Amino acid sequence: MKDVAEKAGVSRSAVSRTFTEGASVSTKTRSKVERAASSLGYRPNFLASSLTTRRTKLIGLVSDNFHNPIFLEVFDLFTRSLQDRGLRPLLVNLSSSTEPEKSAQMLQQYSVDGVVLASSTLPPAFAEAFRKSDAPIVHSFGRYTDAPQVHVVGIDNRQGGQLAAQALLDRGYRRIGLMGGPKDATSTQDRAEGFMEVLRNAPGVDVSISYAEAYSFRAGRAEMTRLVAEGPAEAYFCGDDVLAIGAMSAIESAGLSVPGDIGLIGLNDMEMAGWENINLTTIFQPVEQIIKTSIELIVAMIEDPDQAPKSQLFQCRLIERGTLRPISGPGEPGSGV
Amino acid sequence: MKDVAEKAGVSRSAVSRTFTEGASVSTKTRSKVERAASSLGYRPNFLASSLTTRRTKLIGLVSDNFHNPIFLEVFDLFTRSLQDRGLRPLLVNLSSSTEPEKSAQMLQQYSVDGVVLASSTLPPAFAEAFRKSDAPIVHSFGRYTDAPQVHVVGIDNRQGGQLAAQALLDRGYRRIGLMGGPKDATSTQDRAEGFMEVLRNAPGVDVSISYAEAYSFRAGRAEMTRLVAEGPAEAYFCGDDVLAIGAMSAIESAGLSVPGDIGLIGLNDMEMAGWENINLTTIFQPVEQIIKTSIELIVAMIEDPDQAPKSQLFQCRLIERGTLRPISGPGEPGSGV
DNA sequence: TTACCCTGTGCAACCGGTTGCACCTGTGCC
DNA sequence: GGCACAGGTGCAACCGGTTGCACAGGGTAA
Repeated sequence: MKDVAEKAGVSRSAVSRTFTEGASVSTKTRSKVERAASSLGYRPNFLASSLTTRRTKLIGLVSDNFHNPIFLEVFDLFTRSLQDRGLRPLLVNLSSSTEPEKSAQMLQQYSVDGVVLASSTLPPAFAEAFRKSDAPIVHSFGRYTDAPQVHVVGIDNRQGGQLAAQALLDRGYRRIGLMGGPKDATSTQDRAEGFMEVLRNAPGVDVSISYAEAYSFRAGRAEMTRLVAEGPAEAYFCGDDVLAIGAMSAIESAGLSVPGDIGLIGLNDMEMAGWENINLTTIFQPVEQIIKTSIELIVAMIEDPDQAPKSQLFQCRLIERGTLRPISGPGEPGSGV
Repeated sequence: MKDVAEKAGVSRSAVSRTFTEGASVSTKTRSKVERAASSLGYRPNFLASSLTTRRTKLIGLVSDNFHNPIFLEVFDLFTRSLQDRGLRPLLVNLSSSTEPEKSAQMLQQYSVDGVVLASSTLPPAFAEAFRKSDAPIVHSFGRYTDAPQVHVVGIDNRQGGQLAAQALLDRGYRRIGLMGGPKDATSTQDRAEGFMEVLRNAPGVDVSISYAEAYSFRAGRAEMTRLVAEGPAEAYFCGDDVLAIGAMSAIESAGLSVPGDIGLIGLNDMEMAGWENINLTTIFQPVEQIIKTSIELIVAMIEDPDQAPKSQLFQCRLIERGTLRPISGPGEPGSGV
């Protein structure tokens, strides 16, 4: 910077101002500086400037699920949207052995402008630890609460569960199973709640419940293998697409067919669910919207940090493909909720 | 920091030294500082210290393929390994519209300690642009060259192609197709070369070649749909697992079966290839080793930046699953290369 | 002409740290 | 008792920028 200033015959302030949007510089000075800068290959250092401006344009992107293919889509969307706004994602991969405070501290030490928690399985301790670091924070795919500690952007998991239940009822299934994700994930709990809410009041319906150990293919397959051995229900709502695909694989391995012997419905509508050889009927989760909203929220909080945390929920909708039998009788699909 | 120094009754230097590994501080001072720091919740700011130390512990992780599920595994491994070494990945999502120089400059402005280019489809202009920024840079999954511009860590794509060709020969296929990835990707070219090398000299073998437009399900399916309509070969080597899965889906949609009517072999051995309802025979790519090596290389270059760039290639091996017919006659599998 | 305002510029302090150097103190040795 | 030496500490400069403030210079209104 000093070199540029000397070469252009101006002060360092002038150089700084040419590269600062909205600063007052004459066109003459500006062009002198720009010429000098480009001949010297100079670009201002973000990190140095962040010291005084208190903006690093760094956003912590925290997740704990690198095994669910949906997260590749999530990362893609997040990174692209952030980049479009001149922000940069600092990726944090949480594992069960990570200490919440440590990660939060670490992001603080990098003085990130904000943090996005992208997970529906995050133990509450994490949200808590991150909340204490004073950076703006948004919990994407998190759980709705009336009085959230941090901003939450996600789907209405209960409504998603209801939709799934109704879809199964509409198609005449009566012995129905819930194969949830990890029992302690809030998303699992809420989906289960909505699901049960509809079925509890449905006449002549028999519901069973079980949980897979993770949102992963292996967990789904393992759980469904067990269920098939025990005598399965007619159809299952799987707490997530990747679970459903695992379940599908277990069913086929047992010599049964989907939806011939057992119907399946997932949740997420990840790209793979639409692959013709999977063709999974599922509940669509508006990932794109959630991410867009999350980022807008973070950006808004960077401007004005003192917004009261609130929950923002999006509605799901049914995507009909080939893993449930078609509606036979009368009754509009999805009308019941 | 000043507050901590005052509270502990020492100079700022002393505070700095307590948090700097290897600096000389007496136990007494250290404990005074630590007490003051923890009562004030103080942690040193990485970015500020990076100004003088010239180490940000930030590593640019650059990729352009967020649609191939293998990259979720890649990101998982990269982030975990980096974190284990106290480094942080700054994620950059390249798209076709990204200007190479812009991204390189950007990473320079964040003064990253190093850059990992994780892609096998990167246009040469990118490697070039990044090379000019003086940060250590490793191209993972890149192409082998005798005189590489940057360090390359990847697989021996030619050997991978050879292995695939031999596997097909061993199983008695004679009308054989190559369905490559994007034609201009170096990985595609090298795999094709190795593949053809083996088949050119094989007696009585008929080879056809075509290319999918991207390493993606959709591209694989589209290309195979075309091939099936035109009259397909007996078996195909698909340039990548996700292509193979797309191809599989096209074949099944056409009412044909794998491996009954058409055999398929992929490359990568991504997690999904092992799913029982996919069960793809494929060429294993040692992703874990590549990533481990890449990171070790970056770390070594941070210590000593003046290492001559070299290529480091790992060998592939065949993973036999269910998408090729079994070996009928004599002849050891994989023996031919 | 004088008074006033406005734009553009440089000075110098500051952001939150690190570090070379000088200095002080205590110890061990002759 | 004198001296060399080493470990520990603080001062002050520096890393690469930003910014409040004072001020110069030119234009405009009175």
